[in-house]
Amino acid sequence: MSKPPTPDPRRTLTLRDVSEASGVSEMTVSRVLRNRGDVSGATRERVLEAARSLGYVPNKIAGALASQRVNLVGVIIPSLSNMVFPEVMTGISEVLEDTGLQPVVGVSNYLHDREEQVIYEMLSWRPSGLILAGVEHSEAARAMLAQAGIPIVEIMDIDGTPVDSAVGISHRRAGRQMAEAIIAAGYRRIAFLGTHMPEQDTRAKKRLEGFEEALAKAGLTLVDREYYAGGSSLLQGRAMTEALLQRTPDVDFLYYSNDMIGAGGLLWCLDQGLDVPGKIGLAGFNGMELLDGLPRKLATMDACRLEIGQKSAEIIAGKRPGGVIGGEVIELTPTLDLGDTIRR
Amino acid sequence: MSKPPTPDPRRTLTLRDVSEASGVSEMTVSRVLRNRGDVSGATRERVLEAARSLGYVPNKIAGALASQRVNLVGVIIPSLSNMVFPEVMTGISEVLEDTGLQPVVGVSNYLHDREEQVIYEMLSWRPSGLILAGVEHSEAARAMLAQAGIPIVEIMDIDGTPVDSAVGISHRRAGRQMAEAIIAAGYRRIAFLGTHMPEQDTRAKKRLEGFEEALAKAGLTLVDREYYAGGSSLLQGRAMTEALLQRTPDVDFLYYSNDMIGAGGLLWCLDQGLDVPGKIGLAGFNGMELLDGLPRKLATMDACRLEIGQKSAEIIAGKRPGGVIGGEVIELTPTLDLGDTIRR
DNA sequence: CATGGTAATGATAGCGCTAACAGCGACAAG
DNA sequence: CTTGTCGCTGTTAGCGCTATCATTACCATG
Repeated sequence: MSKPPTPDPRRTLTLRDVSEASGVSEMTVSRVLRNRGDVSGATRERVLEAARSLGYVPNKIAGALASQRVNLVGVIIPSLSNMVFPEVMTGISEVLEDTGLQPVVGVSNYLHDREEQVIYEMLSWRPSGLILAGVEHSEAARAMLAQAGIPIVEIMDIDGTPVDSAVGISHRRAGRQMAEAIIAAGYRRIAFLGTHMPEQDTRAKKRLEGFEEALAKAGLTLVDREYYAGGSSLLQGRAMTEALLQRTPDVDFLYYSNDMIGAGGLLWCLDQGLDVPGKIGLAGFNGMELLDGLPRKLATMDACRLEIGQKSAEIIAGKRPGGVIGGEVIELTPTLDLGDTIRR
Repeated sequence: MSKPPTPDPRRTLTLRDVSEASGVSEMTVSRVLRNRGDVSGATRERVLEAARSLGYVPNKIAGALASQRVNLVGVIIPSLSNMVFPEVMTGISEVLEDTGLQPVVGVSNYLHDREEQVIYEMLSWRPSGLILAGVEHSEAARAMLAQAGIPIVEIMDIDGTPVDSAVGISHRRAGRQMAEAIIAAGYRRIAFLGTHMPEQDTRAKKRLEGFEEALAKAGLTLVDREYYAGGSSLLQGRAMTEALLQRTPDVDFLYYSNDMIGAGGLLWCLDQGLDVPGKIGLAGFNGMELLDGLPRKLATMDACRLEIGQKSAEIIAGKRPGGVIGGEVIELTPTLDLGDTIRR
């Protein structure tokens, strides 16, 4: 059996194939394909033509191994369905767009163990940087991150000690600020409604802490709380609100851990014909534009999501003014929006 | 200057470091770390201990190059903020979970050029499979996909010729079905409101085509249309609806290209005190649970998003019953939900 | 014409890992 | 005692690229 003339059309192509097809060395092909080094116009054309007609796609695995450079940036977030992270991703992509870097997303599902795995997995691809949500991580995760020798940016939250850099807001302060606004508006019998995962969604927990802190300072405490597990939805918000108001009819303010359940609560209150914001006020968190068309605008605080994405990507891409190298902590200031659900 | 005894603590570790630390060959370390081949319990322990204490993270780049195996599955979607794709991703992750495969997301922003780039980028990492939205791609993209030699699954839409496998619904039929339901309910003066990107969001376009087809069969045509560009939001839906009803006050049905703008329209209609669904009916598309808590439930059709994710991942993972190898087309059947906005 | 610079190309040696096979001791079967 | 088998470990040879350092041809300069 003789070797076939066409050496197996289904084998994936390598530089060598292109080099043979264009009559130059592999090195020259490599240079052309990466736009690096001097290559004459004629040769460049010939190589490009050969590559195109063969349908050659470079093997970045080999390239990365040889050059010790990987154009990937790992991004680890707790959830995709959250509606918070898409906007962060937008900010990241925007900035990375023209740097040659590519974001790669991993999802931790709010589980620290899972996060640790994802970090390990990501680091094993030797990315150029890592962006991850939150400053709380398992011991082992922190160790890996510290050892990795690449820029690490922890985002969303700055209440804690980052491994390297951090970009976010102080959720504790955000909670405090909201409480102050509510108290200033004259509400006194205040209740909280939110996720029942204090271990996992640390940021919601911190907001609540800040919130209660400010209440305490005014001599107040929460008159009731309602927790839930699972995803946030309008329906969930309605149900919780109904349950809480049934149990404690005389509350005059409902503080929600996020806008989605807050909006559900708002719709329920309006259905019931309650006087919002006169008799009862409501507030959420996140500034979700998506909900802007509701009959009444829910009071909220935006979390600077787009900006967080942008700044974190800038740090990874080494675009920060002043050429700072690492260990930067950027605190952003969320804006409070009283909407139509806190009286003025 | 003599070589320092500690060979530079900041250099990233390799198998060799672990092998030296544990007194066995690199090969044995490799075997332990991958749980492959026979290694005695004692040796295994020693190696794991050494790897852990050094904080060694394997280099998958080198591993992948050597083994010609990459445990990544590329997933290319048009947008993250769409709320459609997170659910697809959930289905994919679910199935891939225990296969050792990892999804990697790329975003094309509804642009064919961009998609082509992303495909190229993805293929250059030699993933084990590729899942991408839609069956319409640039010529070059189709060529690359066909050449890649890996399973390709085109999802969401099956109205077209897939490169390899496909999982989705027929949007044309979905549009038709909705039109039939609307006509059956007695509505006659029907208008369409949707995205103004017929070239990009082909699926919305196909639904509209099917919709108009069914109208035509009943001797009807759309009495008006309203297009918009940019993201979908409640506010957008409100504005469009107002504009359309101002221009054509006597329509009796509003067909929206997605639930988000449909919900906005619904809210506007309710604000205006219009008789829904008596005098005017509404319908959207997508079955977004997220909106379930609105005062009235919008008529819609779900797009089987979770199932699409699952099935596509099963194809990539080779989990399809019967051991089918490729070229499978799975058509799912969306369910019509009349909600509270089509009279019965 | 020697000299040196520059532009274009090629040869060589890995990058860090794994496939494939080879080696070796121990022990069972013939 | 030979032969085979099994369990464990090591050796060798790349995977497909790129960094680095030649090498060549060509031109300008004194």
